[in-house]
Amino acid sequence: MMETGRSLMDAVRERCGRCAGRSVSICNAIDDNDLPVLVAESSRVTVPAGRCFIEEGAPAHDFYVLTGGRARLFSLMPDGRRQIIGFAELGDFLGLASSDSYAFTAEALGDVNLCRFPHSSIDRLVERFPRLRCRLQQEASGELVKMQARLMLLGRKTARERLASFLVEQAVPCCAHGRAVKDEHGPLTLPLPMSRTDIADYLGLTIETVSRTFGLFKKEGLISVKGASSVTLLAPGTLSSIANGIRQG
Amino acid sequence: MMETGRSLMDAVRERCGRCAGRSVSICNAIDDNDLPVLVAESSRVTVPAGRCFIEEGAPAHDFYVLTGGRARLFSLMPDGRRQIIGFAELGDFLGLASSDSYAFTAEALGDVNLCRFPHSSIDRLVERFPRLRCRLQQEASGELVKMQARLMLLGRKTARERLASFLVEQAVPCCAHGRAVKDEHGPLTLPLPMSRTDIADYLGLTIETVSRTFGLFKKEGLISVKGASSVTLLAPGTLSSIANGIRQG
DNA sequence: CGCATTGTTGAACCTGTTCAAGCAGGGTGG
DNA sequence: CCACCCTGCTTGAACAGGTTCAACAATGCG
Repeated sequence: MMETGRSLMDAVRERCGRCAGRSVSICNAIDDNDLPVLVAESSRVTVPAGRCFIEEGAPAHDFYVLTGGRARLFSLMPDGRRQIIGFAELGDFLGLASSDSYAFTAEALGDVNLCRFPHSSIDRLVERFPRLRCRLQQEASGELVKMQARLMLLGRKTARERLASFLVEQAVPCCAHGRAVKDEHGPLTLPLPMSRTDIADYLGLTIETVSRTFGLFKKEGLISVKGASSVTLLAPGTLSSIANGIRQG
Repeated sequence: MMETGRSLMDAVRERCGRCAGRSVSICNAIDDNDLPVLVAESSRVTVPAGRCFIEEGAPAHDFYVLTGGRARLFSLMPDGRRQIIGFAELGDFLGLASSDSYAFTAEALGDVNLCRFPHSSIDRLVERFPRLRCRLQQEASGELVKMQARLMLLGRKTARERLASFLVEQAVPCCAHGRAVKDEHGPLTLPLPMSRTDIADYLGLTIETVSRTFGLFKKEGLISVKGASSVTLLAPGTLSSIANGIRQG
């Protein structure tokens, strides 16, 4: 049972390390010796690869913290068109938006570990740990900013710009989590646990366009690809320029 | 000075009326006899049509409540491409996302009235009115849900679906605010204070496509247009079906 | 009324899609 | 161990929705 609390704290710590400086106070939202309270309120969930643990439209009873693995969040149109809202990772909060029903489906990319909190317990927790409220707010706030950037991406960016944006976006947390091989402005290798279809549905493109654009980047010496689930950014700076529409090729 | 507090409360009341039931408790976040506190912390701002009152990238000192008029929120790419994030209206909260700098520019559509709160005062207010925190959270939460719908719109919907979505979206608050002429599932007239360019930049299209799609809807008897800034939805149900991808034409 | 601005319409064009075929990798079974 | 197949990825060619460019109409304002 102690495991539950531990893994949540680990997630929070990891997350704090990632956004250096700013989030330090967030760590203090919950003190280590308060962990038993957390443990009492939450339950640990393990979800096998490919399984959905949140379903769009279902009544939103619970709130999750992702403590291991990654998940895709998406919604569907009646004819099957899919838009991926985001990829959740270590430390991410799911089901924040406290509406009556979930606004998206969440599906495990690989095996996923979660801490589940009933919505009812949130109020108790927040009362017990007032700083948690700030944390939740900050989380929502950060999510909003990201969303705004994604509106620009989907509404106005070209395929090249979208894929470049995606790659640099993936690079940031990877660096912080130590998943990527970093080399100070030099090449930077990162895993892509999601399929081409996922990337396409995330970027509002088709798999073919994603594949072709990968091909172009490769030919231009901006990236190199190993086995479709690992990319090396050979020129992160250039990619970043492309992502922001500063440079086009 | 009392005006400031009054207008904010009016905005909050209006807003509550709009989302019947659910938001009643939000009204109670601030009691009428607590208004002087609010007044002390806020300042009233009037912005003439076309003027920016929040600038993307500028340090985010303040937080606003829109108490009159409407505004467009957008961000720009270096080459001038514009994505409209949303249209703010009566009761909307701006600058919620508490990052160091604003993530978007806000520009008055017509003349706009605002209540401005320095970020520093928020903490004081929240301490004084604990329910305000819930309100802020709910606001952010609702914004997130809307954003997710907009990702689907920009990433996967066709031009027809986008414009239909836009029209039904505009219809909802218009009904509640009494700006629209409603007739129970019948025709529904609403003003469009924004230009075609705004609509295009909101929907990730061009003015030409917007114009043409308006033309199609008109020809199909779904809407009728008076002077480009007023539309009547002749078949709201059909438009809603189109918006959700259930029906295509 | 005349000018400027905004919106509409038409035609050529292009980016990204669709459809279709080929390829690579990885696991299975003979 | 290798042929086989299955799935996911890549590549090619035709297509189409939406853009771009350009001309024209409508609106609105001095």
